[in-house]
Amino acid sequence: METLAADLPERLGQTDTTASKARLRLWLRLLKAQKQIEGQVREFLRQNHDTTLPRFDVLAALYRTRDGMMMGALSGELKVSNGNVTGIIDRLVADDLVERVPVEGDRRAMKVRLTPEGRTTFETQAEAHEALIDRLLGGLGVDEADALSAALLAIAETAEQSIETHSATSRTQE
Amino acid sequence: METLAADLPERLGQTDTTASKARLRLWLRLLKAQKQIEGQVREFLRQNHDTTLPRFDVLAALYRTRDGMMMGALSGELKVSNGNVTGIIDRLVADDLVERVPVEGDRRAMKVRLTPEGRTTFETQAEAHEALIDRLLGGLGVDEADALSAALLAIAETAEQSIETHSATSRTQE
DNA sequence: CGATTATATTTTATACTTGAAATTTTCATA
DNA sequence: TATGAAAATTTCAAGTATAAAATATAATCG
Repeated sequence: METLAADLPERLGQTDTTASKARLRLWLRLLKAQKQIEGQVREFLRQNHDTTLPRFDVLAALYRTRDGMMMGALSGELKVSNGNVTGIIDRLVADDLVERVPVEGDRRAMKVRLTPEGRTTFETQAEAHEALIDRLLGGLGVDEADALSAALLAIAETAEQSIETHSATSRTQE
Repeated sequence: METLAADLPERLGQTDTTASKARLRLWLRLLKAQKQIEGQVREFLRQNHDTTLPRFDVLAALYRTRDGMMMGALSGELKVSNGNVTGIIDRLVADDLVERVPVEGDRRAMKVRLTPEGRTTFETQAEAHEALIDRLLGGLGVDEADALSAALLAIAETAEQSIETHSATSRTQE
């Protein structure tokens, strides 16, 4: 898993410098660590709280607002597609954890917010979730965790910006 | 997304120390960076190569073997469920990129391996993929990338080991 | 040998995910 | 005030993902 495309024959590796390999390795390690942790969080939520990660993520986002969020804002916050959020909300509504409320002044829009039951349910789950993460990352001190957080934030921002950069250069050479 | 459970009311935060918050923040940043990069890889594969990330991952794993892998090994390598791999392989076989071959001496088992077309297809994709990652992580030098890689490897290993640790202690809880 | 257990894979049911199309409503503006 | 563009959401088709059940074969052991 560590190597992936890194061990392609030389003739193919036109971008294949030491730096390129180091970056590819970093991406694969990032992916591996994320999958490892996410898998355990998923299993924990399923076995101990009879729920799923996407559901938990939605509850977490709604918990941070007092009077609900519009569907579009929720979709943007979680970085998932509109239709995806619709389906998850449908199921949370069926379980009485979330309710849809019309937005006055815009009949296209819908706000969603936690029910009281949804609030208490999430609070229980969130406490257990934080303890789990604390255990999974237990070996890290505050300074180390903060340093890594900063580095990952920079990576995310670089990757995000490289969208426009690339679509700009592919359209017109500036 | 940065805060999630970190801003729960104090009364709920029994594990809520500075370290716990730092670790939770690290996890959320890790997730964000991963999603950011993965989203771009996915879009790139779809638009430029008419394929998907799971398909690419399977081809990558098979490319590293000469005479194919058994389904179970593939599933283990990619850390996805058996049934999931079955479905992806079905589609790759339909596209003539992969072929199933019986395993002599064990009629339960099936090996899968790249067809010649699968090999060349993957080589093209892999070269472009490496260049994309290089661009997405472009801001990083070799030393920085290597340092982060090492830290992420340690995190993945810690999280992996904490499975057994917990099942031992969970007896005393509750 | 025959019964049980273990292994390898597929099938099934359900949920998640995306991109694109469809629907409904709002907004700009001519 | 028409009307066409834009926006918010849902619907849709296809693919991805899981856990659990089913199937088929192999291995073990009495």
